[in-house]
Amino acid sequence: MQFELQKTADNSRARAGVLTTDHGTIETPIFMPVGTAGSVKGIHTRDIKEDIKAEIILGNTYHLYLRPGIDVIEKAGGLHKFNRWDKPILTDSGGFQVFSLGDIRKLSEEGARFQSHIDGSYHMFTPENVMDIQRTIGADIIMAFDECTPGDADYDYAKRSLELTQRWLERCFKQFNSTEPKYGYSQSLFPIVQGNTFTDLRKAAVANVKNFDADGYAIGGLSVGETEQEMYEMTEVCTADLPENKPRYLMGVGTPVNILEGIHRGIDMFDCVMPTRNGRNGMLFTSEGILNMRNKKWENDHSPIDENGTSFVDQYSKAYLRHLIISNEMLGAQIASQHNLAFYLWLVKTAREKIQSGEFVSWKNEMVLKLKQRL
RNA sequence: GGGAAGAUACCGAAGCGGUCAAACGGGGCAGACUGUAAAUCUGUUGGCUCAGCCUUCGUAGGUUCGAAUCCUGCUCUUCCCA
Repeated sequence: MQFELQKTADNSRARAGVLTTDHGTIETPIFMPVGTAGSVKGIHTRDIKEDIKAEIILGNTYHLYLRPGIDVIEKAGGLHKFNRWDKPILTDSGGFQVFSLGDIRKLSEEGARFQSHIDGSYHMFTPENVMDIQRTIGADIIMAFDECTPGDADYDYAKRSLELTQRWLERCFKQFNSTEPKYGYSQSLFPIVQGNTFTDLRKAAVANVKNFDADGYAIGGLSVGETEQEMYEMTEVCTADLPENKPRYLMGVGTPVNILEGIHRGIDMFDCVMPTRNGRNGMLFTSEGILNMRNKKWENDHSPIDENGTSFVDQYSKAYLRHLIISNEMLGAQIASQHNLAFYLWLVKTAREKIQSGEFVSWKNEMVLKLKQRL
């Protein structure tokens, strides 16, 4: 994997670059639709590629391991063949599930013992087997196995957790470096910077991950309950010290505003369930602001859901989409998800253009005001 | 024509003398959702000059300190027998 930094904005850390993988190139900054269980919920890969114009999608180790099971993915020839997506894939390691599963998991030095949310059966994730599983899933970018602490964790817990994540990281790289890709294309392992909302821990975490010559670096443990201000501050702390010539991935973020502010602070890659989950639940993100499609005011509004939208679904009327969502029709969730993803991809693509043309900061400031509006 | 059961808020449906402006479900309205245990969850749903008051359980009367709950007439609905 190679990363070429093409342009850095004036008065901003925003960057435009190109990430090259064996499954094609990714122009950064980029948003990556989340396809947890091997599917971006409700959207065909054809539309993800041709309509939404996504360049990379996510999968999740935890979910795919539990169902359908890694043996099934291996027999399919890897996730790309299984779900018919021939562009890059990134898999999350399951670290976030270890965090969000709460009381049905137990951490130890060895790893995380947890119960399946599907059938209650017991399983163990270790840095080693998580690397092996991600080798088998066959993602182009695989993530280190980490512990994600909640936003309100105290300093002592955050510090102890970070130290565990760092010991796990060494084991991740050791296992990763002693194994080979299974399907003939290369894979890259991204370490994850933890440290919660504590500047010194974040700085130490960045220094630690730089010991490994990784193809890219992720920032985790944000957007998990801390304030937006804290999230931005920690992002800045991290990007200040991360290598310039490698992509930075801010995990799980965020709202359209969060993404622009993240780009402004030097982030190149984002993923978030928000466009799909909130879309399914009736919320639309547009360049003019946020719409709750369930609201009565759209009942007889026959204008397109997004005049400026880039997706073909944007030509459906607000009244029709409201009807579908109120009626709990599958198509409503699909249209809303597809619109939101296309909007997110438009947003990062436009940010990239503005970085290259030198207009990023003023454009960003203008957009942020509009994006926050409730229509 | 005879008999039986029933009429409760937007709809369905509990309640069968006081703790009932009335359970519960649906529908309506609004909110939440950030490396997806989420096509999910939460709030609200008679009116008002809102820690109180007013109107409401088919309708008109009655019994009672007190009635959605008991009694009588009427209206309507469903079922059974002719």
